[in-house]
Amino acid sequence: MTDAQLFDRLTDVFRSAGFEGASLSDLAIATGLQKSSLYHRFPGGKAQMAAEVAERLGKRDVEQALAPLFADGPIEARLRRVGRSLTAFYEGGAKNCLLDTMSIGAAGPDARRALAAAANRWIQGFARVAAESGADEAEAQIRAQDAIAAIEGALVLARVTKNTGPFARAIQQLPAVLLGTHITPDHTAKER
Amino acid sequence: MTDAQLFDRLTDVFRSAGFEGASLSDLAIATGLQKSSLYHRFPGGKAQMAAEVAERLGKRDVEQALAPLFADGPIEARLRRVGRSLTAFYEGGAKNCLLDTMSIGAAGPDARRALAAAANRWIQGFARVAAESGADEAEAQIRAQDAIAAIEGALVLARVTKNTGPFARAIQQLPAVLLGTHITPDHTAKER
DNA sequence: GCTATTGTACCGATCGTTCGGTACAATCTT
DNA sequence: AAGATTGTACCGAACGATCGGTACAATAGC
Repeated sequence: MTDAQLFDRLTDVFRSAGFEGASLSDLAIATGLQKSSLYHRFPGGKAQMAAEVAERLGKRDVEQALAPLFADGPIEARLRRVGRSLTAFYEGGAKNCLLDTMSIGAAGPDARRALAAAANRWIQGFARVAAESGADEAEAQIRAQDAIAAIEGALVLARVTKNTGPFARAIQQLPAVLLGTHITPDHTAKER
Repeated sequence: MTDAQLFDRLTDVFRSAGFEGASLSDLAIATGLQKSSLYHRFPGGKAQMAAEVAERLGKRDVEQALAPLFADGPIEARLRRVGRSLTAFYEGGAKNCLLDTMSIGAAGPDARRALAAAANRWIQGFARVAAESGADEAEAQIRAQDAIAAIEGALVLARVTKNTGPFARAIQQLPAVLLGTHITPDHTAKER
């Protein structure tokens, strides 16, 4: 069991069940390791697992998802590529976001810090491209936050109502929101 | 202990801890009742408590929050009033949404159904006013979903980053989103 | 006195955690 | 090179605590 696989499995459990919903038995089954083996790799127990999973979210997953932002090409094309990588990451809106599920309840302070750091990294990545497109710093922050809120909220709605439409639209509107060209979109036309 | 108070306390625990994070001890302490008393009122146990709390969310809280929608006056004024009632309900973005926290993990099927029903009621309320303003039915549904997603996502962001700014903006932009007059808003100007 | 409600004591199951121990490859000693 | 030692990864079995839930006697209000 490589580290990458191990973290992938742990992440899956945490993101679908939340911190309190993810029992050590669940985590053990998902990873194929015994509980005691998990304690060998994470002496700090479940809290450390959650914290390290959240850290990886901020340091690896966010970076990977936002990678297209800092490549070459026109801004719109880069943002559309980010939209595709986010769609893959969330499986079209069917999967939860760790920022959401792991921030509820009794997650430890380390995990909370790591989650906040991950969110801020995401915000800063989006803000950078918004600023690149001409927005001043404050406006760039706002556009970035609102774009992420639209995605997170769409994921909540998808989980509750089993409708991934809002998520698809949030991704589709991502370039417009960040670039500030967000006029009322004619959704109906786009969907047919 | 009146029924209203009882439900208020239960709701508080569920919405801040989620379904799995809310233990019977927590619920007993929050309500001031013993477990046996809780089981007297909810023979179905925790699952029934969650289901009835979610039901009340859909049948009472949503109705109450959206009440200004169907009063007299210009649409914009009514939507601003809804914004104020939502701000009160979420305490400016500092409190979680039951739709979010209770839909994670092992909440029972009754609770899930009730949550979905509550979300749909909220959507239909918003869609009705969007349709009233001239949008066709499909467009009204979309605007309603996106407006709610913006709010839910802002609540997630607030919980993770301790920044309620996105929530305030989601409420402020609510009329424009529903009425379809959502041109790129100059946030910075509004904030100063 | 009768019924509705509460308090006390408990249940089995599972929670997160710890411990003793095994397998085995890497490192050191001579 | 051979044997002893260390380090790493993992496992099975248990720990005390708490989980959600139940049985029943005490109490309350009518």
